[in-house]
Amino acid sequence: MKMKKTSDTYFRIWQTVKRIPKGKVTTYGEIAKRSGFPKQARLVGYALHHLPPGVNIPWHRVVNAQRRISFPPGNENYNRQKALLEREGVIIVKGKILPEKFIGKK
DNA sequence: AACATGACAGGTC
DNA sequence: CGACCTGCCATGT
Repeated sequence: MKMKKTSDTYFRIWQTVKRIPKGKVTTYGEIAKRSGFPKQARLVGYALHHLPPGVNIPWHRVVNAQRRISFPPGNENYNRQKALLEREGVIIVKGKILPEKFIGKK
């Protein structure tokens, strides 16, 4: 079966996101890098925006380089992601993810 | 084919 | 800490 509808680029990104350990978060840049696309963080964001239905992908474990949720505070998606993260034991103080739960630089 | 857009990153001021 | 600018790529019109 050749279901190549979606680009391999997104597929790879999704696979990478899938293997983020529970209780940890990482950045778009890291996902991009680990997927084989250094410096293409935007693609990760775009790929997640185009998430395939019916597939369980921990999109909530992906945040921006500033350790912040990439959604306007108060936004519905923001609250959803925050809830999912806290549910996994991730602590968020003043909108920032604690460094210990954060995978990436710094 | 050209142009605008986007769940970003990194650097400068 | 915030506002701006540049780089990078896939998508949609």
